[in-house]
Amino acid sequence: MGRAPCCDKANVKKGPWSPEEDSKLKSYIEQNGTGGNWIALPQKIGLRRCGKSCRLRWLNYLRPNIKHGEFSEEEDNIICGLYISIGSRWSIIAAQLPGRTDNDIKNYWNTRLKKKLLGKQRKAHQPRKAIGLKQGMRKGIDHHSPPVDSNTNNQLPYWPEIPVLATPIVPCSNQELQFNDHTCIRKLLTKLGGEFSDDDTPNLQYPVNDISSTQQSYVVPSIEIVSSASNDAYQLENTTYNIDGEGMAVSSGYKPDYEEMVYENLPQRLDGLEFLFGNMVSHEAETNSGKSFEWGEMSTMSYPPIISNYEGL
DNA sequence: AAGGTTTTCAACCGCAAACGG
DNA sequence: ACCGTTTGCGGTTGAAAACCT
Repeated sequence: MGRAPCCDKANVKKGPWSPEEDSKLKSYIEQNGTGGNWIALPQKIGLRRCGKSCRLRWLNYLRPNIKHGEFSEEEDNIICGLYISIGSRWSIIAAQLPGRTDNDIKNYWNTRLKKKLLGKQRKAHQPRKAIGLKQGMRKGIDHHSPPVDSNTNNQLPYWPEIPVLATPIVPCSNQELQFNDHTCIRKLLTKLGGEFSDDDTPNLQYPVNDISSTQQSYVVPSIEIVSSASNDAYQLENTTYNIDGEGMAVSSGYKPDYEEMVYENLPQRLDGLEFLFGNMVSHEAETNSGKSFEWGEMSTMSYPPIISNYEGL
């Protein structure tokens, strides 16, 4: 016995949305809201679409203040930092980037940011054309562009339900560690899709004990991420991220006591990036004393400095 | 210019969590 | 507590655009 389908597959339209469908959905929701039932919504407004499809279309494109187009360096840094800490939990990452959707961020990570970190993206490392413009032309999305602040040309904020970082990520000076263990770096880059032979180590493109003056670093002193949907709360303790076009580095000064809590309660997906954090834990003494930690032995597997706070629920 | 390849991203799929009776 | 329904999420797919040869 399979699960009942969410809609009559034979009677729903699939594929790209037409401008007519978009305007129907948009005007209805703007006037009446979703009615608390996406499944019933398409029937109400005479759309031959699955409720899930309507929801996705609204959330990703029709909703006000969706930001399309190029990601800024700061956004890159936030995405990378959070990915390192919590893995591919795109909805949580998206919550830190007003105007960006989880789908957008996921696509951006998979197609571009990952490659950027690997340092093997197209030479130009630029979109072939302005992405937003291109997509707008292709799909007619620009008709639904969010309101724009006429002074700044920026979109107006509209994320009332989205949780925000308790502590913003702030730039800081950095004299801390890098990924200075080749094995670890290899694993990361392999995970990200790189291929290596035993001989190619010298060609790897990542910073090793060398931070260029142009590199920016960010420290997350104590971030609390609260997912409104699940009431999950995560805390990232004093984690510093250094990310530029060629690679990234992480340092962490979390407290040893958290390890047990993390082990017991951590629900998030790490997507195979656990290895990144094993040494953070095993070398906690160094990190707590403010020294760079070594990425030597990988004997202790643990989890990143994130706290899942279920106790208060 | 044409054809092939790569890249991008909107949309779909299926699973798990949340919700409500 | 149970069960059916709905929602939310992340992975994957495929069409179209961009790029390469």
